[in-house]
Amino acid sequence: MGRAPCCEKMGLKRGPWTPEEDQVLISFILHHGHSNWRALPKQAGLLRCGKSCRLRWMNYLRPDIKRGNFTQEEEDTIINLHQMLGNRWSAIAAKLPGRTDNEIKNVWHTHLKKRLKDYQPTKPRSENRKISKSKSKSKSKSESKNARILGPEPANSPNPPYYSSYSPSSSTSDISSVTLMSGEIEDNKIKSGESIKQDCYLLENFDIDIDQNFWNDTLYNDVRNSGIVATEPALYLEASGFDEFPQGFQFGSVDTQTVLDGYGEGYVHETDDGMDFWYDLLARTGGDQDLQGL
DNA sequence: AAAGTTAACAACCGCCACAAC
DNA sequence: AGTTGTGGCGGTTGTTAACTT
Repeated sequence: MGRAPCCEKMGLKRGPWTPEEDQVLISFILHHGHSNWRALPKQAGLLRCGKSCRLRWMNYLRPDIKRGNFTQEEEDTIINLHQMLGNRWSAIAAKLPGRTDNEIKNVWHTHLKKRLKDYQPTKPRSENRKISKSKSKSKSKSESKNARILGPEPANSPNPPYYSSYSPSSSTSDISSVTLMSGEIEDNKIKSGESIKQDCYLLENFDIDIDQNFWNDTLYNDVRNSGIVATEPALYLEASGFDEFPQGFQFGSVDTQTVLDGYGEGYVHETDDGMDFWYDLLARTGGDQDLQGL
């Protein structure tokens, strides 16, 4: 694949755009569109490379861009989405109309990352989770279905301590059914147990009593290979659209009451695949079979 | 007031995916 | 099937304004 020559070598201008350049670019795109960014600057009479024009338009000049300070709600949304998606700024931006990936990335690095870093998880989970968007347990199944993880990535928490109660002893678990039902997930991109480690870290730091059996081989491998970042029972519950954790359900060694106590407020972890995965977990771990028909 | 530091954000770079040929 | 051109993405840098000493 040939690389486009850099702007400087072509004698093109770099650096900040002038108002005049902006006006030329806006005017040209409004009249002619931008079907070919590479050809655009020449046609518009701009001494810029196509890439620079595209960036300027996409990040700054587009009429549908919302400029100005981020609202608290937007910031919370970014934090939540970043927990789910990692540094996938374009995917996050897609959920925030009018905001660009570049802007979100900047806000993350200058504000939100620091805010999270300063935050110490010493309170019970239900209080601490208020940092995230307040949950909506009434979320319908169809709404959950519409939400989707496009591809997993270890979540944000910087170098969480590794909760070492689980170390997989084998990788022989049959994950084919999980892989199939997670067809929208891109080729099992989880390459490490980072997200699981992080959730273990959360469990540990919020005094949830999880014993060594919580992460059995099957569960570990299912989660790992499904591409789903959420690894906590309550998250699957909410992603599945259920209002309550089914009584009598045993998730590993964790019973219903423990989950309710520990995750009372919960928080939304929207995954399309979470629902199917929930059904699968119910079947595999001996949960309430009746729920599978819901 | 000047110098140094930090925060904010625009812009660039290099890589990748994918469509077109 | 292989090659090429292009758009898009995420990481990083550069610039400048704001703040602190």
